[in-house]
Amino acid sequence: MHAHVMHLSLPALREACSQCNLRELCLPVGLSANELGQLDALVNQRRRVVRGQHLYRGGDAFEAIYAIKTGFFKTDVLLEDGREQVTGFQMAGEILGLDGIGSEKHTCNAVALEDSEVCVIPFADLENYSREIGALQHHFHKVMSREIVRDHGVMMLLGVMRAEERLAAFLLNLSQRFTARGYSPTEFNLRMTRNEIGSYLGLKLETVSRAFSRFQEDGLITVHQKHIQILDVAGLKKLLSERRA
Amino acid sequence: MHAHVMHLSLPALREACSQCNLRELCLPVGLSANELGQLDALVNQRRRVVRGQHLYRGGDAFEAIYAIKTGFFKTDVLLEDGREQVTGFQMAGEILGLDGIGSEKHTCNAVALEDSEVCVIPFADLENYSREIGALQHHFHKVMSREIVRDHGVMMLLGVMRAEERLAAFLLNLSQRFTARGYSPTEFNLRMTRNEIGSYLGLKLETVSRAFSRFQEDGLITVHQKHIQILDVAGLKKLLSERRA
DNA sequence: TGTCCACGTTGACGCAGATCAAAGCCCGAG
DNA sequence: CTCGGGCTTTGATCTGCGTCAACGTGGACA
Repeated sequence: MHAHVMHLSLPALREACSQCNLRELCLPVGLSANELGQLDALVNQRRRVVRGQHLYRGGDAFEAIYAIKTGFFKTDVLLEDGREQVTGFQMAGEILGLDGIGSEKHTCNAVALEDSEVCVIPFADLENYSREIGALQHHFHKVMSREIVRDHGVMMLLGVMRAEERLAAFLLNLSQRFTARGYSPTEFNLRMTRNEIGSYLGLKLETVSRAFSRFQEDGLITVHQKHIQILDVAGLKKLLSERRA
Repeated sequence: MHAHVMHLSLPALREACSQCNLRELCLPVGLSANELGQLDALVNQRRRVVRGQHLYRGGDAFEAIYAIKTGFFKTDVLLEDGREQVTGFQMAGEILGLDGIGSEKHTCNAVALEDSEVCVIPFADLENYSREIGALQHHFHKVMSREIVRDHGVMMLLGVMRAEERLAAFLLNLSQRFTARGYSPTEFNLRMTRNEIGSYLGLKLETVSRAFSRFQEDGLITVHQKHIQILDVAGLKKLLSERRA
């Protein structure tokens, strides 16, 4: 069917950045039409990753960052004793691999949670292009900075929130990101297991499951397996702002 | 005594990057002598921040990043209800303010924990210089990437470690950073309160205090107020690798 | 179409760390 | 030198979430 790595050199490639419907979410935000055309040359390779497969592993040599074209990923870090911390879930238009720049090795694992396709962005090339295209350079810096800010949000989750607050924040965050991609804000399928949600939120899977049940009892959401419908966005938000104890 | 903002335009500034004893830890790592000289022009402003004062606050317009010349800072994020998450402690040679690039506003607070001095690096200038100096561009990317990796480490702390593991990891991390700056790996003064340590580690101050006492009973460290002496580095490391339960 | 198995739910119970409370200590201001 | 307030320590008790256990469920595959 598909080769796992495709080299695309056709001049008018249908899915290059300039034609990509994710270009307003992804790396090329704010570039002129002319600059976008230059990006098409930078991002000229794709890679398919089937569900369960690694895009990269901790320790792999760092050579490129990846823009998700379709699909869904998790990133995680493992402790020697096997404990896992999921550091994030990534969806279309988001960038993977920034962790590898500092040490020239990837420092976490990236695993596809559904069959996915990514655009390969060789990092040396990106640095070269961004020396010429100021808007690209600046936007890349924004992407990295936002990753740092996102991480601070996760620290907040893990450091000070109670279990139900964490799950509410998680659902609202997913909802908002699906919305930005043109999907329903209130109805979606989770791509990850309860265990993975728990690892991300610093909770055990049983606690995640109980919190889902509680939200359902309280009429905030409906849950059927991985299908979630949010019935009361305001109610979820209130959970976050209401401090008890 | 000192103006809070000093403009330095003297040609042979004693403390510019090329003469700075932190240049191997800070932004200029890996630059040639020639390139270093160019940096002196970029980093031409200092700012003193007295203990307890903010370097910036969440919401402030983002204009510059800061390299710590002397002193010690914490960064934190506040929830509406007043809960605080300390996102990091920064010491000489480390960079503050990267959180602001993405939104053009700072997204956390940076507070001096002792009288400090920072080098002001106007961000637009940094981007301009790094278009000319590839090594600067690349090193700046590494700095940002390492911040992301550091944040993943904190998530690991908060997500999967028990209280004593967290404190051991914290002490070992401080020890290693002091070492890199030429200070003793085993003896140092904490600049932050038990409450601030707790906020960073996702623990209450009483738990931090008890863990210190426990380590002392076990002969791993001595504690006198803020003065810490590490007696058994290997013992602390063992706490981290030993999984129980 | 039945079987299997990873995933999910729910209940009972235990414990790490939070909370509440009371003292002690150190340092800076007067 | 004394006083006061912020920080720290320690003890007693409480509780949210983890742990352990049993059962339910739906999708993949033969």
